Amino acid sequence: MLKIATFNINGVRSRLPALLEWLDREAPDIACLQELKAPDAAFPIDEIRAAGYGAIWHGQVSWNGVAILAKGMEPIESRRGLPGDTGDTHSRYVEAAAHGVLVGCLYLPNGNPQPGPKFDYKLAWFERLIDYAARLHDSGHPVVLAGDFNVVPTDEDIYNPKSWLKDALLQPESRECYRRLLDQGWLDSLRARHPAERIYTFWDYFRQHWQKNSGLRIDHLLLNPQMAPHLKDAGVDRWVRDRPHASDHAPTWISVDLKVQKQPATQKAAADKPAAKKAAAKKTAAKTPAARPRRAKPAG
DNA sequence: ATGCCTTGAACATCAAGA
Repeated sequence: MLKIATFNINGVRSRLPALLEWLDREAPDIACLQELKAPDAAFPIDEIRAAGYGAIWHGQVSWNGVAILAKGMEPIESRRGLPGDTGDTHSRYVEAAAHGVLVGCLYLPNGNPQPGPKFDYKLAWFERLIDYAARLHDSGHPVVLAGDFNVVPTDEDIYNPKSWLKDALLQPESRECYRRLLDQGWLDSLRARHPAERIYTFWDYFRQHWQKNSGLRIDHLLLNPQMAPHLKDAGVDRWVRDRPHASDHAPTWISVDLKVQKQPATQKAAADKPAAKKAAAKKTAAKTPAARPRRAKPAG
């Protein structure tokens, strides 16, 4: 079983004790981090290695910054930065292979205030993500696209949409982009695993929102068709948010079982005969869970 | 409409987060 997590850490240096405590206690095999808020040279690689993790990171002074950690191995970097705009200097995307999975770690722009140039940047970045994600989706590898998407997908993903109506995270344009991304065939794993539950991954620092559980679901792990059938469980490590000086996000995770189920030799031999092959294919199709995400209901 | 709270930059107050 493989545990894959995403965690907007909101400052990797100021939150290093929290990160190490979480890694020690939850031991994710792969951890995507966002909002490092540190330049490359200040990334605490020594402490992370001492905790048993290899890492790649794409830092930036003061803001943004993303990293991928892998337990007991060095992630093999396959990309840093989204294609489509060479003038974009924000560190918001990094990608690596680890433990047999291709992992895209992203920090989508917040987009506030909207309307305005920051919202335009958010939507433009989203379009680049949608374009690139299509390639990932069709890569043939098991892929997870994980991170802080800065989108509340539906009104079921926030404590009270009325308070946030003007916020960039709830705008129809933001939600439309997210839906278009899912419609490529990605599975929203948290929602798939818990179809009818309130799940939050972020609680802002204002108005005692954590204490009141006034949260938003904005950290997502999307799975392509090579990955989705292996999903076993998903959740949020809420205890991390309850610690003193916590990030405003909590780590969000899935577990997947990628082990190939070996067929008994006799069954395998039988499967080579055309008639049996056809029956086996039919059986497989019937057993495969719906990989397509359900369409979000129109808001309102 | 704005602040609330928190970080990182630089050292009093910003910019930015969501």
